[in-house]
Amino acid sequence: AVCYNSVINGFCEQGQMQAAMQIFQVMKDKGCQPTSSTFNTLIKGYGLSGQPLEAKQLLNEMAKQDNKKAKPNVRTYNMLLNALSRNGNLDDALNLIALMRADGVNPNVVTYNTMANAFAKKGLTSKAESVIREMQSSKLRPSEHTCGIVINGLCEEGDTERALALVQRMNLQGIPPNLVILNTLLKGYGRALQFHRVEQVLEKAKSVLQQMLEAGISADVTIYGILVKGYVRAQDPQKAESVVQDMRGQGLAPNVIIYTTIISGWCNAGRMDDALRIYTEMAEHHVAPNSRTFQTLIWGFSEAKLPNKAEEVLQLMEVQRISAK
RNA sequence: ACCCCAUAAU
Repeated sequence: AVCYNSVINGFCEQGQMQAAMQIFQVMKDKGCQPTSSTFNTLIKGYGLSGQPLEAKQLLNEMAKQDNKKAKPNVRTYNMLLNALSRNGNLDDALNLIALMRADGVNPNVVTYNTMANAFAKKGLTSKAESVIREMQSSKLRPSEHTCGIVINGLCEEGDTERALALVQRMNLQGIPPNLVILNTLLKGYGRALQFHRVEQVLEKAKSVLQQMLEAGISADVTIYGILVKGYVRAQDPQKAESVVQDMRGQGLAPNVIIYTTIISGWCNAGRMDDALRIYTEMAEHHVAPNSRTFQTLIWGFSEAKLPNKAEEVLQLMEVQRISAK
């Protein structure tokens, strides 16, 4: 079952729900009982591909059958909550809380975080805050994720002052900001055009990464992507490239997103020769560009008043059979 | 480490 679950999960993350459901069928045909994780993964998949109704349907299916290993658990509800609120149905999402309680499943920190995030993303800050208060009154302690959600909400509103204040408060309570939180701040300052602060926060982010590595916690590609983006935001593509060197030193290979981020950095600087240099570098490392990579290049060339070059890229896309949307 | 929440590319 574990093997089937990972295969299913793979398809779900690619948005290939029909394939995922096929495997699900095969596993049942072969007499292999699905577990809660199987259903959970599928629910997540439907959420990601914008099919909340199918996700709900799966919960019903779980409730109907009486395999003890495939009962809905907290994660099931959390994922469904996420799927529903992501796809616009907040009311359904809220009803789910009552449903889960009736089913004898208690909301946990993730449940509240998911709800608070749903509200915050809709700009309903006060609702998000009341969710957090509710969480505290159920004797659950807000986690780093909770803080991240609130900080993100504040930054989106342009209130970088309160966001920073919250980070400092966490610090006083012995919770130093992690890279995600620092990047959230970076983003906030970037959009508020406070570049002097961007620099400061970047320095901090680098030292956090350093500490992580020293503590034997390995960084992943995403973490480096965050740093790369930080430098691009600080209009320093040179430094962004040096981050790539660092990650190679850790035995990690940059992905499309990272290359595209750096390309966008050079495009912003009007340095199209450097943008192209990165483009060829990624080919040398066998990382395939995607439509966003090309969009970035095209944007860069038009911005640099080189429309004929932009058109060349467009043709290149056709050769590579990437649809130009 | 089979599955859940904040932050990465136009």
